Amino acid sequence: MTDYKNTLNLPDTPFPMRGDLAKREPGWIEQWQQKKLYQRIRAACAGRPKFVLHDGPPYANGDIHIGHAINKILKDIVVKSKTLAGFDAPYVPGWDCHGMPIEIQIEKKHGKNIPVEQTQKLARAYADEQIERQRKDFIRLGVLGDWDHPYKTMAFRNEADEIRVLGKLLEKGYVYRGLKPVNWCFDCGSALAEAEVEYQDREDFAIDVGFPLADEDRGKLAQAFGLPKLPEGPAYAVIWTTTPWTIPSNQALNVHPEFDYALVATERGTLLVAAELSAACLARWALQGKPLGSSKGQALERIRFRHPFYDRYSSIYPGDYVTLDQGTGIVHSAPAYGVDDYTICKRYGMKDEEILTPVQGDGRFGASLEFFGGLSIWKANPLIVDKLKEVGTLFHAGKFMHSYMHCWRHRSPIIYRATTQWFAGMDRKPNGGGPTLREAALAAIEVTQFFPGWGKQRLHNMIANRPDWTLSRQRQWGVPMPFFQHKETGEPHPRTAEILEQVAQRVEREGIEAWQRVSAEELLGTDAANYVKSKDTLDVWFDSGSTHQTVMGGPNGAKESIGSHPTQFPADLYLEGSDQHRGWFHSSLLVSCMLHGGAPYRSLLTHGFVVDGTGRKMSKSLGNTIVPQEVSSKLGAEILRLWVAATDYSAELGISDEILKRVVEAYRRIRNTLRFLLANLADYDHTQHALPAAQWLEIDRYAVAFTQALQESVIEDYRRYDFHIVVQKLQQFCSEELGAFYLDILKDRLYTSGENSKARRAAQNALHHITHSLTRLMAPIMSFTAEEVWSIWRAVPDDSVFLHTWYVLPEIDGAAGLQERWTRLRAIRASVQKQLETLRADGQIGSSLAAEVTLYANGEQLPFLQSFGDDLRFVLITSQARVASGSTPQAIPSEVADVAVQATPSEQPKCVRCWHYRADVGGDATHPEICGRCVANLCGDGEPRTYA
RNA sequence: UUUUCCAUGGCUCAGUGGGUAGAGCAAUCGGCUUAUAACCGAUCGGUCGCGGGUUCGAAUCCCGCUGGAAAAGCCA
Repeated sequence: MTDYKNTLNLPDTPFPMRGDLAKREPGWIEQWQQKKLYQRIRAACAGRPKFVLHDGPPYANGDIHIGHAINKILKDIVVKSKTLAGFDAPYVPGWDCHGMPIEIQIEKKHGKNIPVEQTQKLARAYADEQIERQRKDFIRLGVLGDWDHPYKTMAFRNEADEIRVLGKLLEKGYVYRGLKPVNWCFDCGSALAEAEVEYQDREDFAIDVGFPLADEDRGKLAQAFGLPKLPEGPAYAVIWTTTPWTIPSNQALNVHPEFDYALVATERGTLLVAAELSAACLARWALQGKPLGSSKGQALERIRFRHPFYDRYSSIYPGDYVTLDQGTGIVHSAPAYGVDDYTICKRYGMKDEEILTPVQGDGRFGASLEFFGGLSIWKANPLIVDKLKEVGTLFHAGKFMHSYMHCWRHRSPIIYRATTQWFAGMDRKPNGGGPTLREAALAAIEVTQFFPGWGKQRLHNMIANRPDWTLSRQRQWGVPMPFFQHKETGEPHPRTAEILEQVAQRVEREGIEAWQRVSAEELLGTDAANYVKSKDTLDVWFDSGSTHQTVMGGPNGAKESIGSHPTQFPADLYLEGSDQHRGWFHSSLLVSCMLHGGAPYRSLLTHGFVVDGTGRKMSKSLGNTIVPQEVSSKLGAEILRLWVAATDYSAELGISDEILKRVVEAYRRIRNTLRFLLANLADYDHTQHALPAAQWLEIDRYAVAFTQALQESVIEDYRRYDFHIVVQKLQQFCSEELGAFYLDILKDRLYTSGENSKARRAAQNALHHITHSLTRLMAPIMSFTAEEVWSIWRAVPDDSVFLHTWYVLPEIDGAAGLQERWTRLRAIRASVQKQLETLRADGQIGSSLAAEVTLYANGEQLPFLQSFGDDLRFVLITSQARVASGSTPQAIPSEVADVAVQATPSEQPKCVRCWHYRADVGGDATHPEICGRCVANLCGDGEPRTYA
């Protein structure tokens, strides 16, 4: 028996079936870096229309987690797909470097009381280390970008420009000074962040204090309770508090607008308390009471009481925060020392300058405070209780154990304290008129495009409801607000604008450390004695929120010093996790609106967070975390990329071992399809073997036509950032269109026709185009694999798929007709396969080539099927396919109207070469084992083929 | 608690202006041994989170509930 196997043109390729991704990816990355691929892409794209994705800077602390990976991979897919689509799409990664988490790291490592400049120096070095670690991991994901020239918010130039931005905003009139309650530690002499607050048990006084009703408002109170008049004698609103030291700062009383309040007659006078608590209160005060009436809290609005020992009013301001857990249902309000107190008093129109702030930064009352001046608040506590007793308004005093805020450094109790801060006003009219910041920002949202659409609503709500932006922080590792404030008035120095620029210049040379080194005398001369140098820093959100100016250069165009590439303003896209509606999307919008009156981006894309397979968020305590480094080293970054792309990022992204397993399977399917394509193109040289499409077989034209349709729709999906649809389509394309249909049918022709026959070259010609199209379509997602494919056929040594654009497939005449015609045939083919399956199940055939079919067709199906001639059997992959009119009892009606299928095992001998069962096997005496067409393909002119 | 969003077969996703659900993968069974730790075929599988309502008719519109995610920090 002659071995005909080596007369076949079997597939051959160095492209391995297994990707071995984890091991081989680092090699590709190294090549990209060595050959300066990113720079070469920039050169190749020069002059094209720009697409600028401005990178939202990750925080330079900690190794990257899966959320970082998602974000960077999505950005990479966007940038690469825009590049393939013919844009010049630079990507300059950035890092956010200032801020408390780093400050805390430094404190943990080096102790808690180091000088500011030292902290800054250490923080700077620490941030650089972190950036290095993160950069390595980001690069490992296959993300292409200018990794050698990233932007950092701690770059001197960036720090300096940020001070300049601040100066601009001040000049434009958006920035003002005002009060705000913050967590305050007397030992630190500074505000604390939530992360620096610890809770410990502490015993305090718990006192009930009566606020006497103002004589002028006796009528009003009576009226609120529907009484003609109040009983004779004093009347009190009784409050309960655990902080007697706040009593001197009391300026209001809060009740809940919805609660019922009772007026109770007792031997100590008429008392106002919450109805629900009155019994408990009377018991505590050892009083008998007679209810006089009841009223909603809202009705008590603005009724005036008097401070127990100072000569001033304290009015009732209803507020939702009041509860009935403890106390009397009436809360005393010291706006300088409580957040709720502050907001309610402000809501009732209290001005900052009216708010009493007797407690100084060191915890002592100011000297001018009557009775308690100069005392620390803790020392004053019992004296205040005594004073209340003395004036006769103390109803009860006890001790109370509760969990109280303490400083994590000093373990000492801390308080809320209203301090002077700098704000960006949402509703101020800027100098020179124009819309307020809120108006400008809301208008900017209207003209921004959101992916997905709901982001618009979300950002809108936040901007519409947010309070003024507190710009100042009492922190060390941050960009200074280099102000000098007058010792008496607190007003900034009249030459502030000029001073800011002087400081900016120094910071540009020496970094923010320069502000520590500069003295008031240097900048103010003889004025220095009257001014205090501010220790405030800018909110870190201001750092990243102004990168459109400090990095991108704003509307006046690019600067080369930080970003290494020219850019444009506004950016085409900001792409971040959904939390950034409150974060970077938000802060960038505000800064840009103040600076330029509009958003710094044309569109926003947002993605959800990672959750595990059951939809729960990842946490170390749940033990359901998956880290990108591990996926990269076990399965390959390509798998992570494919997972990101395949998942609908508009909601949460689920990941688990099973999900990754499915992704690996999908990957293998696509990879093997590519392998088959490459293997069958091994001997094809497009420059020599290409044929005009008119000379191909019909199925080849159809294949290129459906590839064209796929390509168009995928390009559109990329344009809409619907990457999971892209993956879905690519996978289905490989499985259905190619694997189960075109390639399956093509095997016979590729393997058995003459190597250089027109029939075979036509097939390869089509495959060549399909492979080009497919490789580029997958490249933004499966970058490593696409590059691997590219390396096999690239002519130029340093070529890369990323130096090209979407493939231009040849025009196929009558593509629409072909699609329609073959879709129809494929439906019939499917029903044939069902028939073959029953034969197979019956043991009558194995391979479909062991069968012959007759299709009984009526109506227009008859000429339709006949139109494929003898090639129909190749489409059906049977050894014989006849078309007949009418019907026969043996034929089974198919799912297609007017077509019945009769399938039988072939009785012909099997050709050992092509495996078809044909009557003409042995027709040539010199080749007794093979069929006629094999003889023709081997020795003659080759078989004629027209359709498939 | 408030705001925004999500919930379709084991997994990932489709489902167009409402007309009683589709695909790929997996699973099961079978075939091939010329893509071979690959490939082909067939089969199985969903009361579209739950409960109401609108409608002749709802996965699709409305309300409520449950579960989940993000935000409401001198956290990024």
